[in-house]
Amino acid sequence: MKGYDSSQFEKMSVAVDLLVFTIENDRLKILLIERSEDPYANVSALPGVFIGIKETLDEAAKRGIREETGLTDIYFEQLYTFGEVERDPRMRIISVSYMALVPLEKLKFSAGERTLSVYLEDVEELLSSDKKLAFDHKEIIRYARWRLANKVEYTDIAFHLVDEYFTLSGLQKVYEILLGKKLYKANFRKKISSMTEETDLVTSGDAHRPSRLYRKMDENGDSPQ
Amino acid sequence: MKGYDSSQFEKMSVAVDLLVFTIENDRLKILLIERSEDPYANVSALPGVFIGIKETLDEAAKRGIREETGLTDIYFEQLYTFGEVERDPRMRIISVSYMALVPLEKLKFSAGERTLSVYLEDVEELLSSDKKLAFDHKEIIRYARWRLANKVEYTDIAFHLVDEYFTLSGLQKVYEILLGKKLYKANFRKKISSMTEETDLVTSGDAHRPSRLYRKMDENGDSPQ
DNA sequence: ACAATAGTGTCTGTGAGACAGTATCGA
DNA sequence: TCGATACTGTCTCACAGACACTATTGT
Repeated sequence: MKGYDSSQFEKMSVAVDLLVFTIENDRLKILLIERSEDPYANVSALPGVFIGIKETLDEAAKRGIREETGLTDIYFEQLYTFGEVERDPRMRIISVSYMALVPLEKLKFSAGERTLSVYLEDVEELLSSDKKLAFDHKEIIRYARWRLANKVEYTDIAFHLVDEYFTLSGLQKVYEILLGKKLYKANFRKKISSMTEETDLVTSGDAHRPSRLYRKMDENGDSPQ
Repeated sequence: MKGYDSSQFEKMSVAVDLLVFTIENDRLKILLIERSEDPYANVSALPGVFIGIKETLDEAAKRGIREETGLTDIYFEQLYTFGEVERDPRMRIISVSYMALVPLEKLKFSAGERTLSVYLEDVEELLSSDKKLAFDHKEIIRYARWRLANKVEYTDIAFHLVDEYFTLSGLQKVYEILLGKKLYKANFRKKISSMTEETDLVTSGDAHRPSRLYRKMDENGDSPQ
């Protein structure tokens, strides 16, 4: 191999872009910011941070999430690394994207320093509209949306979008939103029964029969070892 | 968000590490090089290249594959991006790993400039031994091995490890190697019948009944859109 | 009583798993 | 004929899909 003598290759900036998903009003939402500075001033974008020279990728992602939402313990995973040459008009920037999932109840956020506002955007609306986002961020979101729909079928990521205690109907709704189709109640319950644990709590106050609350049970194998 | 003002962050090198898998003698093999220079002189490592400032990640991967194997049209996909701070003793290097699959018949390789030798290593032996590889390359291989076993179950990647014309027994063997277990012939054939197309070619010369040759049929949806 | 949602029973079809059988080559 | 591998038929069982039914709350 010819590599590893880096002197002949210029260095470049590496950033982490964050895709923070949540569910609000039975819709999949993503956390976006409105940029206050050029390039793309006043345009919506994914939140992101540059990677510190003494910082791992995961640490940078964690820092970005904390800066944007104040949260330190939410689920996130690396999504994909984007490296088109012209994706940033200023300079060459490699973007390592991370996807985070958080139930709305935990999600708080506030505008950062170089940001006009932070808000939740409806993902399906965004992707089907012709609204422009900064950089290649719309394509990144499209990829994440696709991966989310995929992973919900063979992992337990959907649980990260509901609270610790949840109703089966609520969990089913999350699956339906991510999959983009209705599911049969009885079948869904059979399918996820091995991953859930009944508690002795129930909802109350609604004008109908109360729901039993469940919690997640064992872990699912979605990573090596 | 606080990012995107890169002046306060140092730049770093970004490399592509290549995991070229093939099957030889009914075993999963990976292409390794023996390094001729420090760090890790005389130690085995994954082939890799630094990313040129005017080069996308996919282009860099393609270039690396061509430099190492001479091949230009083999299947590859981005695997994961590794960014531990101390993974390279010299400097901060972010590694974007790419996984390539190629049938042995197509695979030719020759030692590059800063390389002592290029060879195929048995993956299972490597991972279960205490043999040391350069940098974090052994962990990268372990991750790729896990992903390969996963993806073979819900994608058609296994087809990239056989020639254009293949026998169903040969394809089944590839599945068995990737999955690490024996499969039932009849069941396997039912499962992949929708992805394969019968040809009117057969093997000959073996001391047993000839096999019909098949080819891959339609495409499987493993990417967005 | 009624509206509304929670929750269950069960039939059907599909597909994986398991195994036994038949087919066709070279030697 | 025999060894070896190719290839097929079919039983069983688990599970997804589909639908109908019962249960329990607030108003």
